[in-house]
Amino acid sequence: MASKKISILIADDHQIIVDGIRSLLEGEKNIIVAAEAGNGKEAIAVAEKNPVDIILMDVEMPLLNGCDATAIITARFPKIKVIALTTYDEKAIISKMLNAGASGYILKNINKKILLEAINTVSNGGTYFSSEIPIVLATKSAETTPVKHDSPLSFLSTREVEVLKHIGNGLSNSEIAEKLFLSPKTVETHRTNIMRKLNIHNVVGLVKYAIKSGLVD
Amino acid sequence: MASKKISILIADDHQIIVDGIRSLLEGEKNIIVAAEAGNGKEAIAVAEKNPVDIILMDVEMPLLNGCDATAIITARFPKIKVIALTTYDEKAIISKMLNAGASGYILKNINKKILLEAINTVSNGGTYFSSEIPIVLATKSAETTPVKHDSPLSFLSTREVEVLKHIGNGLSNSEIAEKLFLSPKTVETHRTNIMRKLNIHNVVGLVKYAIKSGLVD
DNA sequence: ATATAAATAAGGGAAATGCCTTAAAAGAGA
DNA sequence: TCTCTTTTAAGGCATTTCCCTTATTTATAT
Repeated sequence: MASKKISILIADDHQIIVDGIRSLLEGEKNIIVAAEAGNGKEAIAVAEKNPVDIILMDVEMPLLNGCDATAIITARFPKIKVIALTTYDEKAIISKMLNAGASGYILKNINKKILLEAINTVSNGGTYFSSEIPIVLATKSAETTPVKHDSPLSFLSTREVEVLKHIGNGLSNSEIAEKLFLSPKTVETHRTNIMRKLNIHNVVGLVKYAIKSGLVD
Repeated sequence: MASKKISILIADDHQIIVDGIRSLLEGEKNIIVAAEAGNGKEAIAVAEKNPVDIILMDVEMPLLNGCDATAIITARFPKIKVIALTTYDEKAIISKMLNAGASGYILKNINKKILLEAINTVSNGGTYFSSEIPIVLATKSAETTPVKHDSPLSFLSTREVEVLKHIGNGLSNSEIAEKLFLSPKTVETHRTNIMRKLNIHNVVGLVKYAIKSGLVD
């Protein structure tokens, strides 16, 4: 397993991120950064020519975003593993990435140890998720069957997640309403439902949940 | 000029950015990354102890943002040059940074060459601005208008920290009052003062501040 | 000694939250 | 088809936050 080098493609539109990751991996004997790409389209093109083992894929990229690129790549090259790489983002995107076939998800503000851990885990066929990502989401990809949630932790709908994100960003109900073109009363209903579902009874709890879920910060 | 090493402090809350820049500068003989800081407050503290030549200062940071930190540092340590480092190229922020006394401004997605150019230019008393930044703004800093800051920068008292901690734990004013044997009105006053001092206007901001400060969670 | 800051307390009012209710339209699934 | 979920919306009401003000006491610092 450690005999062959793990070849990696870094896809990120910020050169400094690419350079940063490259330098973090420079000393590693069993890892080689084989290629770079500045957007999703380029990532696909590079992956076609260069059969890398793992792609560190930024979610937000010009031309073609990381989600769509991941979907195309995992469909066309099942052997290539994709680790999503992003700053804090919404649950919708995380699950989108996982649904697109990503094998892992790490935040950009990671250290070398975590990065290596993620690469090695995924390289060995596993999945890796940043500790910030709630396990409930991770299980979704672990099981091939879509996880139905009859658990005490019932999940939030897309809209509710959206509202929660805005709450976590400090917006009031009326501000959220304006942003989403809704009635303030509707937003209030969503807020109430979110709290009921999560068994949270004030905005402090909501903010903390939003942060823990990677929805904000 | 090239005889003495240029010592640099990197202030950014994302470790990967710090590592990335550090690695970019690693090979340079006349540059040494002398220190790191994860937020504005830390940057000031580090600058006080360690008289660096240049600070690469992220704009968006917890506890104390790059603008305010720059204002304080350039006022207190006129010899230290600050280069703003950020992803945003918003006009308002740029001029704010320049008014705060920054000597340069570069975007995060730069390459090694530009970074070195910026550092050397600023080190020689010049100013450096990413080509993306319009020159009209640059001229504004050329005038050595004394930076005045009526900065909202008084920090919290012991009691205020205590109250903030309870707020971050989800307690209401009356609950905090009960716990601290105070009148709810007193707690409210503390809350108001905390918000005024930190320029925060809702509980969401308070919770985030409390978390970032390590007060809770 | 005297200004400054911290800690205490309160009045008053506008805005927002928290929690209950009902309800209609749209879509998905069994 | 019937049911369940989601999304939308609203009425009403108690509580809480947010922001302004003033004020006393105590400690600290110049």
